[in-house]
Amino acid sequence: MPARPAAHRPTLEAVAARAGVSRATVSRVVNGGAGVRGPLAERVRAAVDELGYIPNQAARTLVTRRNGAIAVVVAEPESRFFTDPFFAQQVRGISRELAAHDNQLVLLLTGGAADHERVGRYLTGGHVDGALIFSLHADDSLPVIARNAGVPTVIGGRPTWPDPDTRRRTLYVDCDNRGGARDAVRRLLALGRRRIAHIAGPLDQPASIDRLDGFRDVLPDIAPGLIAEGDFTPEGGARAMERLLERSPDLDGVFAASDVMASGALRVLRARGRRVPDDVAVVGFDDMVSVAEWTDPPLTTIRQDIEEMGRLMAQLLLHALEPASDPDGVPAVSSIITPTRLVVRASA
Amino acid sequence: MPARPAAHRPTLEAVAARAGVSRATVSRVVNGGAGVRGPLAERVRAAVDELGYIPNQAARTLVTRRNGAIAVVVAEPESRFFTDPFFAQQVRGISRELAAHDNQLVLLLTGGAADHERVGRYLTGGHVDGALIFSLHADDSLPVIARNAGVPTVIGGRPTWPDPDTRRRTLYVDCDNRGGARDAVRRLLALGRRRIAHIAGPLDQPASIDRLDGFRDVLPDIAPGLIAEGDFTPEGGARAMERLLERSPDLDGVFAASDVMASGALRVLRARGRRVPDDVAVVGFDDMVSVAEWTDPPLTTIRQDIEEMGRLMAQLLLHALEPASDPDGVPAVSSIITPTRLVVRASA
DNA sequence: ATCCTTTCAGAGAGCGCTCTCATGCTCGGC
DNA sequence: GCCGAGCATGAGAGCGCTCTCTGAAAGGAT
Repeated sequence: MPARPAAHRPTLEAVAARAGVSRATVSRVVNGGAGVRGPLAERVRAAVDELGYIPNQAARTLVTRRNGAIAVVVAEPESRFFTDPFFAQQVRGISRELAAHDNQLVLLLTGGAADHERVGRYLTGGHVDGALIFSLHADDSLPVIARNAGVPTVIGGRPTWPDPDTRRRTLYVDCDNRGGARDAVRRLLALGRRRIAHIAGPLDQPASIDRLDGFRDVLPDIAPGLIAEGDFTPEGGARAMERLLERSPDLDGVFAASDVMASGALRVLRARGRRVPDDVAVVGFDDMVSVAEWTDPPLTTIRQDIEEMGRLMAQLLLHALEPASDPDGVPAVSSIITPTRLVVRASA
Repeated sequence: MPARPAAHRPTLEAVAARAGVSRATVSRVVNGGAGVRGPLAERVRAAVDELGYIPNQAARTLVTRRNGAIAVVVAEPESRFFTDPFFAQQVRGISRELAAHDNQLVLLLTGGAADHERVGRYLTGGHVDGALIFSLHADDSLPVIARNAGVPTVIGGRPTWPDPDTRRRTLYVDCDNRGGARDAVRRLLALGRRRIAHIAGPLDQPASIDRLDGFRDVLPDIAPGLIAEGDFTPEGGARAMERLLERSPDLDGVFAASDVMASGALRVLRARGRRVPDDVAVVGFDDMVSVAEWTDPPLTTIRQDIEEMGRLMAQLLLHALEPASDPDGVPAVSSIITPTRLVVRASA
């Protein structure tokens, strides 16, 4: 890999020569100018402008051990990532927060085990200062890889590792899935529904489990026939709805673990001639604006502020990265659980 | 910005000491091992494994001036980027190709002028070896920024600069928008349609212009009332369709410049009681699987292989980056125009 | 005036790696 | 058996930057 022809960019040295000062002084000015007297700093700044000087990141990183880049690792194939508005919103929140602190976002999608290896190499390679990991399934090795690579990490969603100590030391941001699910079911009960079914997400993901647990908190004696597992896609939601109708034709309420699945369920209910909410009331989860507001009828759902969660993840990570501004030497950051809220529209 | 506590990773030096060779030899082995005798190389490899040595990217970049990362710059706000499946497919193609060559993808979204500045800084900062730029609107400054930053660039879609010399030296990948549009209109003509309207994309984008030009190639005397400008969103397509129906209630064919807009148009046609394709035949553009196959009725459209175009963009850029394997000193790469194809489904 | 403190600027040592160049070795040909 | 060709290895000079350490100058107190 031969070096490319030098782009011939001016270096610190050149600026220093031009301004008639030392490299150190230029460096100070470029990095905020603390401790450099006004006029001198001015002269340096002029030289920087004249030469069009731009710091070389690699050189900087080499000594500071900071990249100014954060990896966003999504454990889903591209197809899901780009299809599901959930990711879009979360990435938007992250991207905002990172940009505000002049950090770059490096997107890593890892669909299968082969990709995991590549992602692991990348994290280990020290290209990024930290990682935000998403959409973990059970036993996912990514966080462990990140930990071994010494890359500070914040996880989106509650992690599931059995070891309580590991768990305690892992930063994550999640919403109150269980509480939200309880609210959803209570809404259906309040509407007088008595045969309430649940379309769960993939049960290897903590969010799905927590929502199912919330459902069971309110309806502990639910028949297993009233629970069907989906996969967070509209088609999965539709299939689950079909199974439920087959097994329990008399159901009068459905709590779907995501708006996207609820949209599929609505389609099936309509096709089967059930009126929503008259015959069957439906509550979703997420309050994904692009979905919940546009279904027919508009979806009653549990709102979680996904974009905000993304922002919080980024914020948490950036805090954790800060060289302990705390006197104790340990920055005071901890995992965050965000609240949920029932949003009533037409479907329940 | 004080240095973080040294992660204490083993360095080349350490490996060299362990294997009892020089740094240079270890470097050679790590980078492919050319010119190192078998047994020695083996010893080095063993030392690497024992110490868990991983090369420091920053140090490498500092000397090679290569960082193994490519920026994908999308001149659209996040909302559009994550909503429009077009980008998803293109990014997928790019991501595949880059991953295959061990290059990282750095995603840069730039919604407004303020972001442009940040992106410019990033490109100029030398974080990436090259850039793929997308979704350019007229007079967009991004390619100029990239050029000034000395960052090799490939553009998605035909660029529009007036200066022919600049244009000639710019690499891009585009599909045969004009030819595809002609095919679309000819299909409608072949079905016996005589009042054919066009829903154009935003006319500050070359793709929209080319498709409109193709439309006019076949129907040079089209009334201006039969052309409405959309914005590549379903809502935009719907609004354009409404305008068209108002102005020309007797239209019997529509060529929409994208499937996404066509889906909006179909909704409006249905709402207005027009049967598709009986009363009004509709042809889209893109053959976006997730859209065209799921509309009601499924959409007849012009297929362009978006993912492949993404792949080609990445390939072109990687070639351009290669240190002139050509004897002439200039790698033989040039812009690419991919073909389009009519895909007949039910809507026309 | 003297001394001490404080502030500002420069010198210089790396950060970890690659790559050129010099060196020493092996080996084939005469 | 000698010489030069050819190849494997080592030595060392940077790449461009940050940061500590030191020295000089400036200010205040005595």
